[in-house]
Amino acid sequence: MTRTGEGRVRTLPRGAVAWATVRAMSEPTRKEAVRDAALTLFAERGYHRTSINDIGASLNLRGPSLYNHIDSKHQLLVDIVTDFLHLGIAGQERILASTDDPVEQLRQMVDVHVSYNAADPRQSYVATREMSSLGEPDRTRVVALRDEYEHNLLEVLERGVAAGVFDLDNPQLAAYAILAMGIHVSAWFKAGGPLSGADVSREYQEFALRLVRARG
Amino acid sequence: MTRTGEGRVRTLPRGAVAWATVRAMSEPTRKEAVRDAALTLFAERGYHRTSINDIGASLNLRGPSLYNHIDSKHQLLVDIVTDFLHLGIAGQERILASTDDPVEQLRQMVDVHVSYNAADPRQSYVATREMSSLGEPDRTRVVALRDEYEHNLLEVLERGVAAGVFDLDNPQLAAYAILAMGIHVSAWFKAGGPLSGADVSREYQEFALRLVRARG
DNA sequence: CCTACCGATCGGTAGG
DNA sequence: CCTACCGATCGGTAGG
Repeated sequence: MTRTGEGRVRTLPRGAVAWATVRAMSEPTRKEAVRDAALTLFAERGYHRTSINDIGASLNLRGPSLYNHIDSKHQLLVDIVTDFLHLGIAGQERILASTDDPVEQLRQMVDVHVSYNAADPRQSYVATREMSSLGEPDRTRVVALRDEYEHNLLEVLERGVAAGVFDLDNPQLAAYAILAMGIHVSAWFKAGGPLSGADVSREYQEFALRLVRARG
Repeated sequence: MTRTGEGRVRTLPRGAVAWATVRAMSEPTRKEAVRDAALTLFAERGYHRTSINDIGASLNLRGPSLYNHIDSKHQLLVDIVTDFLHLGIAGQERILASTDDPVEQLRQMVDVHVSYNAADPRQSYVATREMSSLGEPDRTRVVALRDEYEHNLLEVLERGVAAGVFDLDNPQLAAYAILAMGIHVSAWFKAGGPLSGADVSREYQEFALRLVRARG
């Protein structure tokens, strides 16, 4: 419980961050706390069903107070989705720089793909579901990032086919299938369940290698 | 172009059904035309960004006029999603009744799954994306239907493993992966493109058989 | 099937 | 960081 200036008493909603704690921190940290609260709500009920007042309430604040830390509700969504895609692309680039073997590249790329969809299902869920909620020009920018991410996997598959280690009639379809597998993990994965993110990743790597009929 | 009572002239939006034609038909057909217009808009911009006025405008009607044909905007979404899931389950049941061979059941189930996601990407897209937009008790009912659909595939995989024709450590994960592949088709498939729905289905059947390492 | 309108909700601003 | 409030949007109803 915290006490407001007016002397009114409010109780913190379940799972909420104590703003009194956050307030003691630097502005970037506060901004991050707001973004995290928004992400949770966007994932639970969707961007359009989440109001500024909802986000504030989950931090024990009033809605308008959030504007000390954010530019707009829309920008909150843009940042969430953009950061998520940048993270994925950075992971892919690290892999591509670390080995030339298409089999190993595929294995590690599926690992990154699944792990980062399982590590924080909220981000993955919001990024894929709320793309149509983005206004221009942000939507175009985000789609370009997603295309880049997809293209990086496709190129691995195409190089594997050219090298004779993968057997695929249509690498584009295989890329879609493998991407879909990983994205979908965010729809059911719960941390603390019977399977860890690493368990799921290992199994999905096997699925992907079978799907492309990797040699060896 | 049609002329209203006021003498105001309106032009039909691109791709819209001519309501003058629809109006000559029976009430169930009119209701179907409204549902189809709603489905197109829900798929394009999402349920919450589509207003009753938008749906009306796409049929060259005013928003309130729709209430002669529908109960509520929410019921429109419920019907779209429910019908789609019933269609899929019916397809699965036909397959399960037609053969006992798990390999053949899997092949046909993937065919139904992919074909019906490709045949009308709008339905598939809306059904998966707008589940959180459903209110209770409809949401619970729809989730139960989706679980039934998923369970039917899982059972095929489990029977195949028991019969020794599939090789899987975790059939549940394989079921998720195969379902994800098909659902995702609605995110990129366009009728009239280089690949037909049947082409995609054939390729995805192969992917699924590889993924479970089907014998034979 | 239309116009007029109600009540509710929402993002964001003013001002302290 | 808060209260008060503006302007816009929306689902749905009344009444013809």
